[in-house]
Amino acid sequence: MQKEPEQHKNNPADQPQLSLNDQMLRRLEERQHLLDAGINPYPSQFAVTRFSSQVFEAFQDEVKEPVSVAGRIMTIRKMGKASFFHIQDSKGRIQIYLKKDEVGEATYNTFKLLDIGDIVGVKGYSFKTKTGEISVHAETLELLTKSLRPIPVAKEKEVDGEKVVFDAFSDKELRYRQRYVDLIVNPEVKGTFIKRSAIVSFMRNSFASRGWLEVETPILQPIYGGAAARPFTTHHNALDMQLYLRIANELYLKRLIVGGFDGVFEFAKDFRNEGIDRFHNPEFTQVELYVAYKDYNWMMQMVEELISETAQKVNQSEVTSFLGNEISLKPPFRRLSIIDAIAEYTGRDIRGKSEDELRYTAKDLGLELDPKISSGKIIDEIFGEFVEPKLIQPTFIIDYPTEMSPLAKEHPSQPGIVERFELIVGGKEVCNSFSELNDPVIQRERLESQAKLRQRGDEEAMIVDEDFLRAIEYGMPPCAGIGIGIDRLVMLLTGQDSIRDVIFFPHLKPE
RNA sequence: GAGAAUAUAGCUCAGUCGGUAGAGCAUCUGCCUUUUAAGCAGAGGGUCGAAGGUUCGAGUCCUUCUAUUCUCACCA
Repeated sequence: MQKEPEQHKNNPADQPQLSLNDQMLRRLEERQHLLDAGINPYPSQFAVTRFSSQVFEAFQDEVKEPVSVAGRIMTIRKMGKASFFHIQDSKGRIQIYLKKDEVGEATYNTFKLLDIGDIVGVKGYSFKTKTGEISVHAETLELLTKSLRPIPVAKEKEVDGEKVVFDAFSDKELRYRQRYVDLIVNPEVKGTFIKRSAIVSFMRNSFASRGWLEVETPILQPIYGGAAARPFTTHHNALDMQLYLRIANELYLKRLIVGGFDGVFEFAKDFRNEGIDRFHNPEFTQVELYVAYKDYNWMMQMVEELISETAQKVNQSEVTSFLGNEISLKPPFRRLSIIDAIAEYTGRDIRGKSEDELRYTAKDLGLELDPKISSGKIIDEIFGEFVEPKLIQPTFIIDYPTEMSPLAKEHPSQPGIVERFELIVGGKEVCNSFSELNDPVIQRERLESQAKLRQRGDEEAMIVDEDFLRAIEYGMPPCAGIGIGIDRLVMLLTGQDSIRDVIFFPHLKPE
């Protein structure tokens, strides 16, 4: 028997219909005219010899360098029997000069049918116009792709050396929904994503060059773990079983450390079924790294150097602007225990305090707490409310309560405290790291107490993963692990204030 | 989850006290062979986010809904 498909909000049959406006109808007609005239509006290839930027770089006065360029028409200025237009390729824009006398009547007439948004190939030679703009004098012009939808036209003008954009394509919803248009029309958007790619490449190369292995671990997991978050669930039909999209890959990477690798890392898409705002997207990227025989102190030094080097590499500077603050990424970053941080920013010494005393302190500070939460969470609440937002310059907050960190190793000299740090920049967490707990007996106790929290209704508490426990029962060497939020790191290094501006296709509700 | 704001032409935006829908750019027609927010003359283009309601009459007032943005809450 066929099951009736469940009706969801995003039933694909409910997609908006193609609606034709006058401009689209006209472009469709032009496409047909071109076909009727024997001109293929979608040829297969074009021999490009130069990017726009290369034409500028190679330009010499009095030298007519032959070039072949291609790109999307962004502006057109027709002046009867001669025309100027700009095309945009992956490197920028270049002006083309087209003269009827030289390209012939047929080509010039074809040109007159072209629209802003069409993609063309031009062969010709470089020259400089009367007004001094390096341009391409066209000898041939070929339509490479007919565009059927009008792109938003933003006009630019230079005023006192500064570029002023008129009527910019600025509707955020449209920009996110139609990122392809955003990328065409707002060139700085491309810059952010090029930088994102450079950041990831640099980090990947940096890890690989130290001999660590880039690996891939399951996204579909029968038991999720490694973080405290609610998961997305899905279903495998053939196995008829529930699966979860990973919230972290920590437990799998540690299995690989058990297996004998000294260092493993994965740039991982993780999925958390939680709220969406400018710091949270339901799917986000995190690089997790585990290195055997190291501890969290080593990791702190590694990551501050890494972030500083990455900044130098992509920005040529250790200073960046983030959420309205100028931030220096010059190491070493300040190190402050969570207890000391709370003392510094609230004036309360919570060292060695009982749960009731902590609850009193929190209440005294004006915090309203869920009566179910215990010491570790209370400390976390106080920290999150009164300290974290004030940590603008990079700060390692270290030595967290054990209760908040079920996968971290206990501090040898401080009971109730684990060897853990978070890196806070601009008031936001960028990294989370600890010396990994490798005593299988204690790890089991910790996970079982998580399971109890879960039974009490904490949906984010972890699940006992027997296979993970089995793995570390074979023996996992001492090990330091870290998760670095790539989206937030990119925000930090590109000065973007919203995660949506560093993710090509941020999650939006269906149109 | 709560609050606020926004939604009008392809894009960016006006639209007053409720009285027949406006501009710039884009598009179309004509002129223009070094322009660059090209220019000049003319034209077309709208289910005013959706559904109800009030009214002789609603882009405008009311209700509900939808989406987005911002703030707050949540987010190891």
